[in-house]
Amino acid sequence: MPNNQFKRGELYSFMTGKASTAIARRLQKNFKQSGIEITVEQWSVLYHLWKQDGMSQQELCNATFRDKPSITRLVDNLEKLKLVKRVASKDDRRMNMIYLTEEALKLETQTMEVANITLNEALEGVSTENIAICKEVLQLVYDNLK
Amino acid sequence: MPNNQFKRGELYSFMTGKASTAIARRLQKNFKQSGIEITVEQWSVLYHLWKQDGMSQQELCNATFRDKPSITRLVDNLEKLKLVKRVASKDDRRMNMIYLTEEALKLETQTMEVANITLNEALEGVSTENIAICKEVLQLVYDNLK
DNA sequence: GGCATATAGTTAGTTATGCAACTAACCAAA
DNA sequence: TTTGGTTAGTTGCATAACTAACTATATGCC
Repeated sequence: MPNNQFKRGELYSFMTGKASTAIARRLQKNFKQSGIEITVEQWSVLYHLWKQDGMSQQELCNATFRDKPSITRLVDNLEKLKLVKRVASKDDRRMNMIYLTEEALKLETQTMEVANITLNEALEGVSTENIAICKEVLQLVYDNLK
Repeated sequence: MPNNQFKRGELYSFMTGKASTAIARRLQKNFKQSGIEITVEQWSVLYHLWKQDGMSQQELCNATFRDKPSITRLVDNLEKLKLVKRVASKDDRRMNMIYLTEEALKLETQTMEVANITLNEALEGVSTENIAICKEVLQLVYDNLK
């Protein structure tokens, strides 16, 4: 059990996720400054749809690590913003396939640029090796708990 | 600029903070299973008060990386639960000093035990060196953006 | 003392999250 | 085909977050 001797402070910094909160806040701020009027949560949904358009809500739940009500409401808001459309599946009428609108397609390049800038701000001064190790640890933590 | 060549997937896993979300959810679940009826956010405030009782709300903002309205409402809810008390400072009447109640003092040992168990679940299979590197990276990210 | 400014905290409005309960559609076994 | 269980999505309720605007107190400069 090599992990039993963790001290409180270490524990706490892991628990709270200050780093990811800080990244999300900065991304939101950078979106705003670029005149992009979406939330980072909405962006995280669009992100997966840019990779693969026409996902079901359940697939978006898995992809974004959110529960079903969260996705329902995010899709609600994205629909209000005319960025996505719900289309009932022909094969299985329980399912909504979520499709990007023209306007959402246009957002991809611009938002990804802002996201990359934000990430570079965040990772300034961090070595490539350590970033890789950090990613690996976070992935393991996620796998341990999901 | 060693960080410019990041690929989307890497970027995204950093952005979303799935690992910290997963830890927070697991901690909440473990609290519930132990019969502890507080939220992880409330716990994070109590955590700092256990270290130093009688902090002001502004100090709690800095410590927990939350804004003032968030702390106002967390303290509201903690007061409703009779876990803390607001006491107006004599030196500066703008300030509320937040004090733990007897009941909150009793919660420390039990919740810290649950938190330690949760952390061990999360970090199972991760080497001590890599945990240290990961912490270091997250701290740097936080410092870059805060 | 009096006025401008800064700081501590609150309130209001919108968005997001988690949980539980619900509806609708699908599916498989009797 | 009917019944019972499962899956996809929605709704209601409570908590929490960010922004902006607000009140009240303190401070510093004239």
